[in-house]
Amino acid sequence: MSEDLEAHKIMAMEPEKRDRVINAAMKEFAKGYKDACTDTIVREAGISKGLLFHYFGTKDGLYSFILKSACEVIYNEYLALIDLKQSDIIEKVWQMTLLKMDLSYKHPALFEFLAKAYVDLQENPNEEFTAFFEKTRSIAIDKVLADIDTSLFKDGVDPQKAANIILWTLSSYSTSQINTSMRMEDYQKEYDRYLEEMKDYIEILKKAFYK
Amino acid sequence: MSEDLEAHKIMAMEPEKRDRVINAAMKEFAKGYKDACTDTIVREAGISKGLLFHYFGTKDGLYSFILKSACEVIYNEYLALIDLKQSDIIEKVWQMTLLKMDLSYKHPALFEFLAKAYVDLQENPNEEFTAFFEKTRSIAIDKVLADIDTSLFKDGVDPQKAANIILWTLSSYSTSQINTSMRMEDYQKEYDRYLEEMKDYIEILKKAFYK
Amino acid sequence: MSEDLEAHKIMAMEPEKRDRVINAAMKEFAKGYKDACTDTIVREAGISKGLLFHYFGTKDGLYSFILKSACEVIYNEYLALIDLKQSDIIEKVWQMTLLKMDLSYKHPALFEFLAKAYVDLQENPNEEFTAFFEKTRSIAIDKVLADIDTSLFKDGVDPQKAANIILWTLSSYSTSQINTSMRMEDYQKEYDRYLEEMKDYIEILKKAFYK
Amino acid sequence: MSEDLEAHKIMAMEPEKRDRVINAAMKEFAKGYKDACTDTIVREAGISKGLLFHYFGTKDGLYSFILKSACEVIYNEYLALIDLKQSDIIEKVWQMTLLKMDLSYKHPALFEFLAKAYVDLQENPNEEFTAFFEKTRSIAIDKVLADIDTSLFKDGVDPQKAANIILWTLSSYSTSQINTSMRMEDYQKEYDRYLEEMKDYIEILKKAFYK
DNA sequence: GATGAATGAGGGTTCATTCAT
DNA sequence: AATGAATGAACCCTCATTCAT
Repeated sequence: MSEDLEAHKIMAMEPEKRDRVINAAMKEFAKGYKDACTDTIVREAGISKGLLFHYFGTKDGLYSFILKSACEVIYNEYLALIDLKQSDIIEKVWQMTLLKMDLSYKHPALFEFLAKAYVDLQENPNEEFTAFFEKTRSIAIDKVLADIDTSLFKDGVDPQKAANIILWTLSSYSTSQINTSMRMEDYQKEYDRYLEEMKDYIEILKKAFYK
Repeated sequence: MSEDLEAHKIMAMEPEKRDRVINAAMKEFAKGYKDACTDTIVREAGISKGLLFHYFGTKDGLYSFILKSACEVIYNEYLALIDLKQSDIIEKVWQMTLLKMDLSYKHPALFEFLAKAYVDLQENPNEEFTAFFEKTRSIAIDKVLADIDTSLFKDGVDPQKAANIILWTLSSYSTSQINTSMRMEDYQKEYDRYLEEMKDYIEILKKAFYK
Repeated sequence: MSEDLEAHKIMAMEPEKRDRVINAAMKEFAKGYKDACTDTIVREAGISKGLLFHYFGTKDGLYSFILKSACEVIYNEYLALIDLKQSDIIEKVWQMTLLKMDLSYKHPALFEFLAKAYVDLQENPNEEFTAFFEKTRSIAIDKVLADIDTSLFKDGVDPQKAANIILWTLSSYSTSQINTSMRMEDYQKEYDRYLEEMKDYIEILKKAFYK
Repeated sequence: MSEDLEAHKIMAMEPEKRDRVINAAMKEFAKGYKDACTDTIVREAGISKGLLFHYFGTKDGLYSFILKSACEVIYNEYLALIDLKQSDIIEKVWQMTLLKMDLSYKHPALFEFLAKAYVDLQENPNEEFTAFFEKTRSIAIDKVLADIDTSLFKDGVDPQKAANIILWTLSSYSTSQINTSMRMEDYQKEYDRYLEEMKDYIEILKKAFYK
């Protein structure tokens, strides 16, 4: 792969500088591939245009690298932390939601970037990236549905569909809250209200689907 | 507002030509504001570049107009058709889903355009458009929640939150089905399976939240 | 062919402007494809950068067009004027040399451009252009050798090889003279000396190879 | 001259390394000055970018040096080997052709480089290089024409012009053969055919101009 | 109203050259 | 001496917008 020709260069980068580039690029690529401007990235990362291309070759090469980085972060700091022994799916999804919130605090542009990347992928199919997403998605699903205790569900409830409703509810709620003005001063207060309300939903779902 | 300077011009347009522009532009803007190319729009609409700018002033002006048109369509062909007397919220949401499917058949690019417009709005905040979206959204919510018969819900279930779960479930399911290969030959079959499965979810939700 | 998509645009150009572009581009491309700079071309042609690309699409499209134009000029203003009935090959070559000089006066960059194009072709093979060159070359050779009166040659002289020596001599002499400081003031004087000396060579060749 | 500032540095280079640079650079500059890329040169020579510029100052400085080297090679391994005592010019030119073929075998890029350098010179006149070429050329001509036995020529033949025809014929023939597919497997066969045909031309020229 | 030629700022990419180590 | 990271000017190309006809 041509990307690999650059890979060792990237790895040899001063880590602090590399992180600046990754952050700036992820934030910019969250606009979508075409709308992202390399000028903005280098300005924000505090490096010259030439250097960016020295390391990453092309805009595409940079994008690839950022996407791979994002996938790695998802894997190492999210999927790997899921408690496989938790057999109560609502509890598991709840814990995953908390992990996700932590992660989105540490990497503010991560999920937005990945969401846009997913959309870009529909429009510009790319085998390698499709594989990435598919792998990540199937790992995620496997982990979520691994060793679920279906006996917790009320009789007559399709566990698969109920699980979907649970997942959709929590992720829709999260999305609906993203646009709330998360200003720093009242972040903690907002965050607490957010958790509180999510717990309410958890309770409703439990009452609805569990024995 | 500068848009208004153009407004009467647009209204003076030959309606058939205006519709061609609206359709072409909506389809193109479904790519997102920046990725949309005015050349493609004029080519598809069969008018000259000069004329487009004669009527709409700027790309932005065209975008504004298309967004307003989309909102009007949503209002006239969706929100206005909601049966306000239906007090069973699940039934109402179900009927709304059917309306939405009809609409998305009549205006293939409409929802995609609005989804992209909503995202663009996050990135390039614009008072006027935010107001549009907010107004449309609040009207929608008002209509959905108007005269809901809360007595249908089991005791102890927050009707507002349950309504949200219902809405989120149906819209998440819809979204999850978009990428399914909707090839023309098996469209009808797919469509039937789609309705069938959605009915399953309706049943689950009813059992979960209704007495 | 994609070039043809642009072709009608180019034909619709204001002829006087098109000629300015052709001249500027031919002169610039005489440096070789890569060394030619579109900025220089547009500056010299007195048009904007955008317009150049409006008409020709890409640097490559412009190059293609210029190459085709050059081939047409060669065909119409050189090959087509060769006197096929002239059976004395030395006389024919002599007349061709005069035609070439006229042409190189009317299109100063033409031969230099074609020479560089030929070299570029070796390095970046291109089927279409190779065909062009081959066709032009074979037409030229056919015309030169058509109806040659071999009885003019001394016995024992291979007419084909002798013809080559004649062609090579005249074209080498021409090339050797190109670098002479053809300043405008003494152009006529230089030109006369040039013709005179070339006639000397003609005489030598006649004495050498003819009965 | 600024080049001289670097000259002693270059001389201080490890000879084996210098030769690697010369070979790599000559091969690369055979593409023409602008098309040559210093990155390729340092990669092929196995030295760092910094070192190249440490020794040669600028791309131009490197080019100068390579050009001088090439001229030296031409002088030492070509011009110096011409047999001055050979008074039969056709024989002398024939021997020179053989020397040239040997040299082009030992230094594959040499003549191609010099040919491109000569063309570059037309476009970017440079006193120093022009002087180089002129000096080399005049030495070559002096050597060729030194002590020519004009009594070999038929009466009435201008020996100078006849010599030119002889030179032009052999060099044009060589050039015309360059593009022939010199694949390795049939190199020897091609080479023999080449010599054979060249001898034919020699015979023709002798018959034409010699008593 | 209607056209499309014309413009130029902006974006991705290359590459000679410099400089800290 | 030796390295290669770092820079920025220059290049090709796109596209919203204007304007003469």
